[in-house]
Amino acid sequence: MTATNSKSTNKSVTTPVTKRGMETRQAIVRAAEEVFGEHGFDGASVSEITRTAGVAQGTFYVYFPDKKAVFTELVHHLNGTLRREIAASLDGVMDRLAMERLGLRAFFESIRRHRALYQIMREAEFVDPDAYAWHYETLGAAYRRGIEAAVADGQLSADLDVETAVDVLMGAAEFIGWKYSIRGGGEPTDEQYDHFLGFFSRGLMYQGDAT
Amino acid sequence: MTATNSKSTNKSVTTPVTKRGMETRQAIVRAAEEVFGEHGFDGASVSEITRTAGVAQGTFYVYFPDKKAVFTELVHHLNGTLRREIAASLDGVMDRLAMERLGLRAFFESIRRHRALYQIMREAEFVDPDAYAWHYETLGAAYRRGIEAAVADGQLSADLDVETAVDVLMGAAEFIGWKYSIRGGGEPTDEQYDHFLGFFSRGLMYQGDAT
DNA sequence: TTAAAACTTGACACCTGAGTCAGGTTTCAA
DNA sequence: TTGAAACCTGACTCAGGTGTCAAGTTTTAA
Repeated sequence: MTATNSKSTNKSVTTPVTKRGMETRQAIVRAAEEVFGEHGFDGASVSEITRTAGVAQGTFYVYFPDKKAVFTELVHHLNGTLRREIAASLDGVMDRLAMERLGLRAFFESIRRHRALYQIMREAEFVDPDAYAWHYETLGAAYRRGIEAAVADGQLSADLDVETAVDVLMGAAEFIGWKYSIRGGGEPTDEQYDHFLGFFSRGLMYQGDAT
Repeated sequence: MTATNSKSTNKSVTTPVTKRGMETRQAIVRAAEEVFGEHGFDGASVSEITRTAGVAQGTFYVYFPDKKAVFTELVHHLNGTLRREIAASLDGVMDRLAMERLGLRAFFESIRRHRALYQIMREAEFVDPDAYAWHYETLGAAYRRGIEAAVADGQLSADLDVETAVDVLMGAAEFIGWKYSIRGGGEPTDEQYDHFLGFFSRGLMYQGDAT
């Protein structure tokens, strides 16, 4: 008998133990990313996923209880990838404003590079709302730690409401990311980064120097 | 013969000309709002929509070429409702910060009151991406006019990049709206409005008075 | 009053896709 | 070498959904 996971229902799903099995499972996950990214959750059929992966229909159900399960796994996958890539871009930088700029840039690049995965995560709002919420909760928690550290060493005002700051920053990044990286297909110019950062740092009511 | 719309394909779809026909069409639209809101686009069946509306299956196809068409109509419907309700809340107010507060509040109330419609518009990202983009473009354009007016009469800095401001404000509002009104089911407290507005007006780098 | 226009019906033809299962193949340890 | 564990197969079942259509009912207007 192979290892068996029972996840609430007792559908018999196995975890691969050999290299061969692991590769097959991987192939299915990768194919699912591609097919979901192309057709969306309902537009994608398990048969197209397995055809793309080069395995038979039934093999899918050896490793996953149903179509939704791979989908959810891909949401978790994106979450890890995104956090890893953003964290890497911030490595060794201490200035908070510089970190915002680098993080924003890494975020945009990441969702462009993993466009299919990012779309899957967005669609999770309707396919698996808990996974969707979890994504923003974990991402927000990481962001919050960064902001809190900056408050702690005096770079940001102690008056700042950290939760609100995170919500605004994350919400704005998502919207701008959708607009430029997903809808537009390009990336913001350096000038636009200046505008974003300017807004984040000074806000709306700033009375600047008239030139 | 009744009036016939041909929309790219020449599927014969009619526009009601009598009061009776208009009421039937309305009943279908309202039922669609309810059923889509409950089950999402793919989870909703035309037969459940017509059952809810109290008409026969075939009647649906008298007024709409397919399931997607009602869905798109509902996105347009939300757009109008949202803009109307936000605009109404701003009537006669001239102070920009006050307008932001009132607009934000009207927005949150609106998506809570029309929750199903709002969810439909969000799902349009995957069902009808053009309708989704159109929604944010028109909403953004209206927002932009408000910001520009405030810049014009000196309430906001001439240095402000208006497009960025709109993107940030709208993105943040969407995220916060999702978090509180949709996910959380409640509404932000007065204190939270203060935090939001504080962030919008002063930004991240404000060095406030330590108390 | 009456016939044409407008509207409505619901059974049904047709299709698609998720998930199953009994049986086959490959791998590996002893 | 061999048999048991792991892995893989793909035809098939079954539920359900879309869009159609020929025939009925109601309304309108002359």
